Amino acid sequence: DDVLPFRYGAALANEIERRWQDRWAAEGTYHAPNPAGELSGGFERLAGRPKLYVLDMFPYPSGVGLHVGHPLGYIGTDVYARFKRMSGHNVLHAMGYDAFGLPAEQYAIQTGAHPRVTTEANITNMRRQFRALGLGHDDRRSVATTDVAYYRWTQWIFLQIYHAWFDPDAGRARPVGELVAELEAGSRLAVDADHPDGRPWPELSPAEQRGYVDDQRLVYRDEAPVNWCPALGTVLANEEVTAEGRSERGNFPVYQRPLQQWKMRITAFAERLADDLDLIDWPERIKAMQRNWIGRSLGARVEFPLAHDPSRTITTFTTRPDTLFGATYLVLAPEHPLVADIVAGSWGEADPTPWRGAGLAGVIEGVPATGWESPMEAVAGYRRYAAARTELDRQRESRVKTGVFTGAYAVNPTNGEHLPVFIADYVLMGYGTGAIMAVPAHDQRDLDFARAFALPVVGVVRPPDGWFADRGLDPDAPAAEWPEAFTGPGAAMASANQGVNLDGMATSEAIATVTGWLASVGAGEATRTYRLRDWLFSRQRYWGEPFPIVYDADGQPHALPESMLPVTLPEVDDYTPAVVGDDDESVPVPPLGRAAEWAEVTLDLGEGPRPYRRELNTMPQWAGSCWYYLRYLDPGNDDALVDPAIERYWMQGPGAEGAASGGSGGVDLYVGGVEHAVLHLLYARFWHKVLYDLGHVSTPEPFHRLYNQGYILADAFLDERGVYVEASEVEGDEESGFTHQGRPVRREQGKMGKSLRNAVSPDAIGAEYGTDTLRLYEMAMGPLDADRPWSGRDIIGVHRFLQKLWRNLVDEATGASRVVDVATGDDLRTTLHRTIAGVAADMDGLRFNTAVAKLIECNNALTRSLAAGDGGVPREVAEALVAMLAPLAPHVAEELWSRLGHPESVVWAPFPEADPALLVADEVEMPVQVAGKVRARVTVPADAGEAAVEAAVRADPAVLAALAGREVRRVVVVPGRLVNLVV
RNA sequence: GCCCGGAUGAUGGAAUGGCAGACAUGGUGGCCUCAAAAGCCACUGCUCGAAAGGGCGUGCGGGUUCGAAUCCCGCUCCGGGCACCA
Repeated sequence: DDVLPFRYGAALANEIERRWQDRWAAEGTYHAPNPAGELSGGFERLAGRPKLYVLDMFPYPSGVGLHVGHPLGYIGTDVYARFKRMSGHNVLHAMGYDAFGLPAEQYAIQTGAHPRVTTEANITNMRRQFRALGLGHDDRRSVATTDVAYYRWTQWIFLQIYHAWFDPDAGRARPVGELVAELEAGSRLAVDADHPDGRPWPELSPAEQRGYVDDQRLVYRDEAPVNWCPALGTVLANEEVTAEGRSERGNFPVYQRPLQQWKMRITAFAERLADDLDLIDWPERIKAMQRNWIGRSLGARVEFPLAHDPSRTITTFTTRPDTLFGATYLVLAPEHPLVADIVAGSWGEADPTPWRGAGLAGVIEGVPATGWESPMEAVAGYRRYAAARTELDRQRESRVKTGVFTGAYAVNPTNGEHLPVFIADYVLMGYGTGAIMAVPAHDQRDLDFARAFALPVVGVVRPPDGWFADRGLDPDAPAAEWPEAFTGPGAAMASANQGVNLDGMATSEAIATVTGWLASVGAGEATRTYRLRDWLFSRQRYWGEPFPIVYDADGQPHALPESMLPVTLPEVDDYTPAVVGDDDESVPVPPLGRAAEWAEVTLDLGEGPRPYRRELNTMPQWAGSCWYYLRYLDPGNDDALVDPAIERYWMQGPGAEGAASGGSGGVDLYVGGVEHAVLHLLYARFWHKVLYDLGHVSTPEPFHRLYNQGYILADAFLDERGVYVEASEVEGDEESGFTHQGRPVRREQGKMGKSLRNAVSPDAIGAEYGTDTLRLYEMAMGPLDADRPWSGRDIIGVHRFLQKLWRNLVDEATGASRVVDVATGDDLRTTLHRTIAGVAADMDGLRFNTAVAKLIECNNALTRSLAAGDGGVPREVAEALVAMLAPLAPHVAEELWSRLGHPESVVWAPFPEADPALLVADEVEMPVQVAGKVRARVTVPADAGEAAVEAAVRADPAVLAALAGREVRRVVVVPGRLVNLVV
């Protein structure tokens, strides 16, 4: 480099990069103006442009900093944002920090350092790394969820949700004040008038009125079994617990414990959260995951009167009401509230011993070989057994069916048959009604249970003949002999009574018919149910948003008025969460309980100064990430979470991507990892819908288009013990074998990160090649949505490209420009304009890898043209190449742009436009296939008709040779592409 | 078990009904150099052949089509999601 002072190497690249980063910061190059308010400076200049909101899933500011896998999506959105800005959009692109959460708190527990101190240090470091990557964020809009000025509005939104209820008639959230007004006016009754306990509003006591309203709120307190994670010292939402019953973060065991916790009524929005997926442009797999998680299923509620007390019924949910005539028993979830009421005093003489729990003698301690002595004991014993089992136990023993008989019978409403009522843990309290009608002939789980408990199997849907044949059965074999349940659709049979006859009907028709009959006799109705549960919203941790809630002397919660926001997080001397043993039934006290002076306050909430105790739980980390995309729009607003005019401008229109293509509005492009499919992305949609219903935002969905970037993978190495060793210290190669400190290690590939000890720092790559090379490499290595392995070997390729392009434009010895003001040669000009068209289309479609390839090809064409002695580099080619490079490698592009004589930044330069006349050639070379194989090429005028092409082909000597005298049976001419002669 | 992806040279990948392997890495040879690095040039799917040229080739087996990596049917393997959800 000392011989060639202007060669584009690491030293020069780093100097250029630092210089331009300083200038961008000084000039506010990436500031996107708002239509109003304090950030509106410069808006008039851009007022005619369409808006574009490009968003990244913001990071948690981790202490170890970024590795090269982290910024893949950030670079992708940056390239896209820059391209769209050059293509005439007003582009909003900002970055914030999701800074509440466990790691800073764990670090604080270990070291005593305040989480705020470490968090701010980490944010500073991350900002430095983002700046060093050349990401063009509007840094005036950067927010951290831990900023008091930010979480004040998180608390404000909480209050909005708290003060709202879901009106099922309107299908939307409304202010609780409107509910109270309707109740007081008498236009709405406190409870269903048909209900035996139904009473009009004025007859309720103040406490009852309050209790009723609290039960309607979208935020409510619930005493129910929750996911308690002792290792984390907190409860967790269902979305944060894995299928194995462990915490999503840290993989610690999770136990079910009844605790009183705050919840959000996300289930009220299940229907809209599922339906509105059709409005948005998201990857099908993410939509599928959300649909699956919401778990809508259509069916019917069916009421079974108790045999000994027909005035009371067991309510079941089924998706197959057409099989009702085949129900032979009922099952309640063990914790179903009705169980205690219906359990019989003693066994019936004929009750088989398995019904009494004999089969559990070896499984549960203290069960006699002939089962429990009475239904009471059986139910109590089985409930204890079921409650003690973890998710993991259930998985391990999976399909083995257990349960006991309650001694009670219910009546099948179709035929009056008395059906024994069991409790069994294969029925879950949290789904449907927590009770099922069992139809063993047509449900495999019910059949397994029926076989274990000697219950009858009655077929009421006739399988097709092939079903019998496949199983070697006689087509007349009764259901009791079937080896498995028939769960498919078929013709109903043995399903008639005096009121309804399903026999012969197809399943769908039978479902509709029997559901109508059930409704007509008051024994049921069509309904739908969801797998989704309400969102458990409180955490027993320190580093989160405090609730704007206090409790009075009676323990009643009160929401604080807006004027008392923010409720700031107090100082504590110990951040350790409550340590409670796995079997300890005591209620854990969160760390905020140690801030006694903060917790005990005297406030005037309208009834004069009184003592209150603050809520000691904090909000989950998802709270702050539910709405940050709104705060970017208007980050300094102290009067509202976002100014409505600014919100409409960025979220609604006149952007091309949002409003035009589906009607959902929202962020035009949201890029992030797939791991938030049912966490952040579901919670944020829920909050957004509440805010929409209450009139605080103007679009029904927050994110119009979602895109999942892939992960960067890297080689990881394990020693003999199976422990990961530092990948950067491993020596050797595939053939000679890999070693670490002299000992052999084994290679595997995994997601780059701290845990696999295979992280590669962007700082190191930047120092070795420059940031532009790193950016370009990450974009060139494959499609943005694909996982791809990091290769230290391949990165040199894009570095060479930048070097070659630089060398074509700048004399490496003198620094003089090699650009001349001459007309571009025809061939080069055609190549250039095809490149422009291709690169623009690729960037628009986020296909940055092929865009880079096209730029390399174009530069190679320029190199060849120079080698052929074409004088200097025509200005047209140089300017277009630099402008096209600018979104990908902005620093070197700025430097070259400036050396081309432009005092203004290339960031705001228009993207080159292709001359359409140059995209169509005068002549085309068409391959000629004979019998499907390419045998010749003919060159014809581009506008030649089929007949002219055919004539040229038939006259071509190579074609004649390939035909070897064979007769041409058919000629296929694809104009401009290819000719196929069929022989 | 159900649902969703994926499989192309030594490697990352390109081509989404029309010339398979763009572009890049790696490799081989050459130029330059005292030498090395860098750079430049050429070649680089497999195979038969001295060459000209031929044959084969996009996980496997079928099909549709003048024509299939691409569409359809049936498999195999890999990855992801869900899973006693009535």
